[in-house]
Amino acid sequence: MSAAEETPGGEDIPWGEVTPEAARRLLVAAVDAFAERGYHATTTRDIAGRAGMSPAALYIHYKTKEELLHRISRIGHDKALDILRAAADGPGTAAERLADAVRSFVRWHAERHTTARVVQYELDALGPEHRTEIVALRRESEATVRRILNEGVAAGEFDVPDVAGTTVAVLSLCIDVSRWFNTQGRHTADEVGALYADLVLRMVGAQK
Amino acid sequence: MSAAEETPGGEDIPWGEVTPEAARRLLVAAVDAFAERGYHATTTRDIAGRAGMSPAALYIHYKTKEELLHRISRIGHDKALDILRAAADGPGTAAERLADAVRSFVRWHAERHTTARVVQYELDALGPEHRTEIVALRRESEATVRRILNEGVAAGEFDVPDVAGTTVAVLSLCIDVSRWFNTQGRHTADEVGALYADLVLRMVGAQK
DNA sequence: AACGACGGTGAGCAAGCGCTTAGAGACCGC
DNA sequence: GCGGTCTCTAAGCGCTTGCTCACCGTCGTT
Repeated sequence: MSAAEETPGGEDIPWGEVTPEAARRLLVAAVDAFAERGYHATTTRDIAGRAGMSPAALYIHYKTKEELLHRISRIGHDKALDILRAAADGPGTAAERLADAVRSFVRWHAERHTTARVVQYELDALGPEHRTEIVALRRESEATVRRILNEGVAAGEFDVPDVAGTTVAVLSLCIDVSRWFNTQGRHTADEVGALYADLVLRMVGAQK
Repeated sequence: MSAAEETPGGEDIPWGEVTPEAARRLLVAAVDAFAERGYHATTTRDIAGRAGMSPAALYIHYKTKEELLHRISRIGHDKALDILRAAADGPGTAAERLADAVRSFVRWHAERHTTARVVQYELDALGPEHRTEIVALRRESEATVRRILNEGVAAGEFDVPDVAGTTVAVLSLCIDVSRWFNTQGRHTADEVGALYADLVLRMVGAQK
């Protein structure tokens, strides 16, 4: 799926799959700018400036400003979906897998909240065909969470009157972390992940 | 506080407090446009056009485009805070008041999701001093919800290890309804309100 | 040494932006 | 009937936007 570059040690480097280096620098600059001011309020001059380049340099590596957003959005959604699937397909009871999914998904939205903010909240700035492509990935994420809930209900682990509605609520809760999370805030990313995993288990009525 | 116009029957008219009528038409047009494309992607020509007026007409009633956003944001936040306070100060146990708060707060975010989307997600587009004013109102909302949680814990109704964190989660969950809710969707605003009230009661460990 | 390929720049174009200004028409008290 | 006020428009100003183009330095290859 998404082939993020990894060091021999296994530690993964964000945006490692974007080459050459100048293209990556531009993309990282764009993520920062989009997260800070939003796609439409960000100028191509701002992006190029943050990357230490002239405005024209952007167009050597990307056809349009929208293509930059699409690349960010695509890679981010792939990563998010990987995280959910890894947890869903992992070992353990439905409750354990749900807690794992929420914990890692939330941790990603907190640690990488700059990226996540762009990925989750700038969807409408994409062009129509790129938008449909990304919406399809989001439906996959939703299906993955719903699958865990259904399995938990079937196994008698969960008490969930409305699986579809609860799926939306769980994902919404996790995604919105990227909006309010602040590195200087009260909680660390790990703490929020643990708190949210607990809250979600309560939402589905999993006895602990 | 916020003095929304009401008919003799008591039914409240959205934006009834905005006069004259041309100013209200412009404001409603702005809400629609901001919700659809975002503040920065919306042009003053678009707003005026939707209101059936020339671009210049906007500046008779509002000094700048940002002032329009501020008026929308201010009125919306006042309304949201009213809703939370009405529930928090109402009769009943902490659990009943929390369920009431979530139900009505969510219903507002679903029914008026166009308005709510602008109010909740275009905060960063405000100028610095308007932003601080609005942030203060949001802190009030947070304090109101936290108060209910604290009272529930004190009364032994709730089991909440992390009141501050759970407060953020509850508000985040409710607010994000305005992002995904769709009038053509699976659920009505009432249904989402009821579902979310139930989910939140589970989150705080209220025995039913 | 000469070469093309590649990645970069400085200058600038056409279009669209927020906002202003001069003036037109409708309505008011007198 | 007339001046004053209020609401609105047509035109357009100054500036910024996304993006292009002619050109240039630095390579590895011959």
